[in-house]
Amino acid sequence: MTVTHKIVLDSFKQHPWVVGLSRYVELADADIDAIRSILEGQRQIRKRADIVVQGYEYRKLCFIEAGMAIRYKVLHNGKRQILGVLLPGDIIGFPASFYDRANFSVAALTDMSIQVCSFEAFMRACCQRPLLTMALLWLAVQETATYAEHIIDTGRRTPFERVAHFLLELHSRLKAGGNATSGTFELPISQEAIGDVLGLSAPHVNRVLRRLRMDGLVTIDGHTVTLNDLKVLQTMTQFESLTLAPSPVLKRCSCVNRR
Amino acid sequence: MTVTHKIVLDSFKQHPWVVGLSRYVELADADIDAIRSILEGQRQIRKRADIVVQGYEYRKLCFIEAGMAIRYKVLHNGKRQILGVLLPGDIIGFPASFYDRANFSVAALTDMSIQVCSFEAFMRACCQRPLLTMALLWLAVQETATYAEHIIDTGRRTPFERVAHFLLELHSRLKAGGNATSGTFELPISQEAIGDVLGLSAPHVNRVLRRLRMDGLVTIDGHTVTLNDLKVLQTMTQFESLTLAPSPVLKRCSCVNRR
DNA sequence: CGAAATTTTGATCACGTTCAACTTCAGTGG
DNA sequence: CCACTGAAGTTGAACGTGATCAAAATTTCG
Repeated sequence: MTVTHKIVLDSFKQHPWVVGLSRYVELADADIDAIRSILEGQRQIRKRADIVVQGYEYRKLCFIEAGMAIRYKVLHNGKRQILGVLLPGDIIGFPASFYDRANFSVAALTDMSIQVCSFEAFMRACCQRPLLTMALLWLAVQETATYAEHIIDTGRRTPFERVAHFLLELHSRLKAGGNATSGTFELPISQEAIGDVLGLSAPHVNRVLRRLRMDGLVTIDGHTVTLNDLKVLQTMTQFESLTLAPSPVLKRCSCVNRR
Repeated sequence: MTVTHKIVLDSFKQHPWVVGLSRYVELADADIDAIRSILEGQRQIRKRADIVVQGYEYRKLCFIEAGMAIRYKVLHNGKRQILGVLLPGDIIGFPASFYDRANFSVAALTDMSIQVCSFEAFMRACCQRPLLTMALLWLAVQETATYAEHIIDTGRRTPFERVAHFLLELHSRLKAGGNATSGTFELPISQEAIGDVLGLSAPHVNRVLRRLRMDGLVTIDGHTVTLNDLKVLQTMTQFESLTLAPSPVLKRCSCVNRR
């Protein structure tokens, strides 16, 4: 490995995706380098730009470095359901790339910076470095758990609980990626969009947010949100952080950790 | 490989889990045998029995051979959200085994017959046969897509659409596993439970079902459901089968298909 | 500064929940 | 075989939540 190569690799190790993953799978340098080598380079995406469009083929994986996006679907009655907010460290193109045509759309919420690689190249890399498959599996497991909580939000939680739980989840994920200090984070998303995440109307989101503010539970200044009492919010919504507590079995599994 | 061994292996190849998976990942005999060899044997589960309990450690994977179960969570206001119905070919213990403690509970809806193996043994098998990791990844991808549709159900579809979409999904999954003929299938689940899947009250599920019956769209006789006009139901609910159309890239990917 | 997007507020109303009663059905034991 | 029991299905009436629609206030951005 040349000196320049080593520098490039070390810099990629700082990538939010690699950092986030390292909590669950102990990737070797060779694994990380395998991904780095298939990256097609950094891209800038403009706020509001479409990245994936439902119904069309999409064969890429984008590793988010900075900025936020939403994954959503538009129904034929015009309503929109946002499935999730994508943050630094998350992947765009999952699960779209696994299917013939993308089942959902993705659009940028803010200006973004991403690293792109082709899905095919990634799959080839997975064959050579099986730990990468395991890494992707971990992402999928997290996604599943997050979606499950989202189902509970829209299915059985009150609007008040929904909004609170939503804020807690974002805060938790942002903090895990170093994009939030204790309790405070940037939320560049309109109230209408929050409604589309949680199955509520925009006016009602507005009323719920006001109540959260008046109860002193959250403070909102522009797009900056502060959660004033995490404890209370967490017990109120039965929030459990999904970014923590991997099964100890995985930690012990030597083939996963060392290779 | 001895003759008896071959017979045992061939019989395991008929297992709904192996059959279902083969649509996406071309497992070699060695892969299938790797799983078969770590199975601890068949178990019978009684209707209504708890299999996984939220908050407790769970370190097993159960491959469903026959019967149905539900994955759910009970909130502290007493409400229950059912996250999904588990059918023959599905796995119990996912994603619970990946976490320190199970985030959700699983209970048998009917008498069941399952094959059990320890999570640790499965992970070890994944290290030796990386295609198994890919297989599990595929399951996770499907799960994600199914959950996403579920979010759309509870978030933005009308109760009428929800129930119709729910019936279509179950029918589609059962049919893929050979447990339903065209349009007709067994649904051993109470209306209250359907409500807990879709975020509705039991009385309202009842009314919606009646309307579906009166419109001639479905016929219900005991626990046997017949969907009379799949086309209409599908366009009405924007239903897309998730068990189909894997990305062509995966089909081409030689390392995935042959090993 | 002007235009567009977003937030905020209020009034009205429909939908679906809630609660309660009653019916039907399946399973069990006498 | 029937009586008994508990679960599940069915129905109705009343209520409340949150959607809808519309308009005004405010912010953002070109």
